[in-house]
Amino acid sequence: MRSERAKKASAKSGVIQEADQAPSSRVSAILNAAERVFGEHGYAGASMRNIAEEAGVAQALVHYHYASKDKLFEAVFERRSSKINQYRGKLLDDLFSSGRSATVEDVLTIAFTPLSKIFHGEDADNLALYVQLVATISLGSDERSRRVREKYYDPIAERVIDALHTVLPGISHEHATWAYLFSVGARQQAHALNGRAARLGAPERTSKSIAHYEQLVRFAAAGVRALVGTTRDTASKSSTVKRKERV
Amino acid sequence: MRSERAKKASAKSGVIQEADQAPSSRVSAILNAAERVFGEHGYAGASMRNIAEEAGVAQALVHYHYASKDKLFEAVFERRSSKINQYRGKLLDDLFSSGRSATVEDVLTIAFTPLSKIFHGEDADNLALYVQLVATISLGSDERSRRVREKYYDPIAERVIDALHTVLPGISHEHATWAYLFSVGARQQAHALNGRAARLGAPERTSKSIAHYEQLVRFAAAGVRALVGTTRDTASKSSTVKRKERV
DNA sequence: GTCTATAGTTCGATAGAC
DNA sequence: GTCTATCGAACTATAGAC
Repeated sequence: MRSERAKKASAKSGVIQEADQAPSSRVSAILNAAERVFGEHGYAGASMRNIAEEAGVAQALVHYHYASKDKLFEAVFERRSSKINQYRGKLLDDLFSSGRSATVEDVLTIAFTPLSKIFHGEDADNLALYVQLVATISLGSDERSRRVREKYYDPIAERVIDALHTVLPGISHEHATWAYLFSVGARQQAHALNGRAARLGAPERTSKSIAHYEQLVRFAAAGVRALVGTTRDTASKSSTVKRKERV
Repeated sequence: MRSERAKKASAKSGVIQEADQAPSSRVSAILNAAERVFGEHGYAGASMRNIAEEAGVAQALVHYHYASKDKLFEAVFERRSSKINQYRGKLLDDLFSSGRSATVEDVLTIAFTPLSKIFHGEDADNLALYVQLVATISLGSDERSRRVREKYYDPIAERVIDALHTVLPGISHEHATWAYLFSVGARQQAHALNGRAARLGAPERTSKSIAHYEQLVRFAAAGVRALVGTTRDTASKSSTVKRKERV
């Protein structure tokens, strides 16, 4: 019923996006507002009304351009993730194609490069809130979180895990996977903009800065290395790990 | 207006809880249902209707016992956190009062002891969902998340950070804080019950088990140690870290 | 493309009977 | 304590004028 306009809209905006780089001010204002509101309050906590208000447009216009709340939500990830993953992918390619001796730090530095190195100008406005949104999605167990995760972030995750396996041939695929996920978790806490670090005794940085990128890489790299040759990574069958692994 | 019944209710249930251990079946059914629904969908995504349904009671009864959605939300943390923090606090006391040489692993093992070691029987039913709820709260930047975090989890966080400082005298307070937060992040990914680890190549455990508790401790301990004597921990003023720390 | 107006639903909370 | 019934507000989405 409404698919007529919805389809036309998405087709049209697609053309606009790839033909010229005109931000089509209203459309990008809506997407930016969505990123902010979703980032602050999550999917359920955000409302199309809030987003329209924040964008300074009528609520109906949001539906006209993005058809539904769910589609708008995905559009937020669509815009960011392709560029992010392309950036990290290329750096990983370069790392392994040229010089030989790549380290764990190299891989993690690429995997965790701050988004402000990837986006510039007005595209870099809501990065912190987008990062918070991704963190929420990465933990969620609902269907929507799973969908977004698998579509936009699992591919690059697999690439990084493979890269870890390359720089640390002694690590099992299982341990490399956990090492990556642990590191992602550490990174999420590093990026949390909830003021907790400052409250607990770690001085905060300016609004756009990420806290301690180097410390994060150092922490994660040491953690990853600590999982090499551990327990059943080196032929020693599953012995210790089986017990006492409860919530 | 409704404060009359609300106050009476909380006073009454308080008496019940400390006098005898009768779960007052309906009341605890509501709290358990709230824990599940909040855990799965977050605060905004949960509804009093869902919770009442899940508990098998009328919606008005939820309001009668807990007065508001917000109060019910806090009640979920109230029940769990006191016992959790008391448990970890005592173990930290024991660790430092008796034998001398405590290690980073000792501290992290205590800080991350699976909840299933603390709760038993029917009290251990929704632990995984509660853990997921805490993870969400730990990242949230909204006022409610901040309130819950500061009230229920910052005290034990400070204790653990102090403990890290004790077992690693060379570490600065700032680095100990980040080390703790990074570790918490790693733990959250370890506990995530969204099936991502399995999807990415790390075999899953049975429903109630936490993935790789020992690997988590090993990872985090190595990470924490890697932050000792780093950059400006050892008198070398803020030099390297200042630049390039952006989102 | 953009708006106003509104349909249709779901929400938190309360009133009041038992 | 527990229920049914309902109010008023907020929500997603659509219709239709411009």
